[in-house]
Amino acid sequence: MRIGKVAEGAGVSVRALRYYEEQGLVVADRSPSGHRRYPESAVERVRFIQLLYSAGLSSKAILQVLPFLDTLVATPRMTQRLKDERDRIRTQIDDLTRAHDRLEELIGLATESATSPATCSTSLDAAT
Amino acid sequence: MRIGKVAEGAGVSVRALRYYEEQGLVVADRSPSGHRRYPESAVERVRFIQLLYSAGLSSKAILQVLPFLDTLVATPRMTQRLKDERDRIRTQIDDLTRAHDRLEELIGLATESATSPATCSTSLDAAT
DNA sequence: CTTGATCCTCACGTCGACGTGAGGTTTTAG
DNA sequence: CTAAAACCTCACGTCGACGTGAGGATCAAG
Repeated sequence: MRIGKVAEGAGVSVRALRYYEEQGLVVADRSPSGHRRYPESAVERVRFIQLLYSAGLSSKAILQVLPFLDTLVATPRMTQRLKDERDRIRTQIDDLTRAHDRLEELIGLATESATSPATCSTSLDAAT
Repeated sequence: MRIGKVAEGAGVSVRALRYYEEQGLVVADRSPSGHRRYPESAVERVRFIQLLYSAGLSSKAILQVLPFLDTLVATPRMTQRLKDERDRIRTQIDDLTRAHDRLEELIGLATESATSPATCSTSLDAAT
């Protein structure tokens, strides 16, 4: 598989794939002329990498958990890494949920003051 | 209130507060000598700003929803902004949840292969 | 008055995941 | 054979939320 097809299949840019290789996240062998050749499995792998990136993991963090995907053998260090990242994601979800709820609350106030304009007609009564 | 106390109270750096002011997120009047003076309410305001930052909003996005906190009057544009950000946060929570579940799955595999070492006993089991 | 803590304004440094040419080779379709 | 499309390797640019001095003024306490 050539780089363009992998990029298309995984929904990332060609540049991104080269960057991933530079970071050691994907390996590609080369054609005699120097063009990268990927196995079909690369698409799924890249999608997983994207998932982790979008979850806020850094290249280095991803690099430390990816070997597990290949070997399915986890060192204690790797397992710990997985758990750490999971916990980090958990707390981030909690943060986001709080922000979400706060925004909902504000949206409620906004639409309320929009639908019942009578209460805010005179001055600032709906304040605080 | 002086900047140091606000920083301490809100759990951010002094530099961050100056940056927020530069971005128009907080206003502070000045003492005759030029030192910033904040109202007590600044602490809560900064906490809210932090909440939005941690939810992935940019300074510009925050700047567009903050006026609502002050006036409690939402223009349609502002309300839409609030809803857009809420939706963005929702999808981000979904992404994170997917990543979280995927990691859980992997952790399951990892601890499983660790608790039943019979299958991989001979070669690399206690590695590192 | 003095000293240490706190404050001020520039203004450059950082870090990470790519974007974006520049300049050149290779592959593919006709 | 030719032209377009796809690929290659440098290597600098980006963006945002601050960190980090430099160099100096101000404040609170003794």
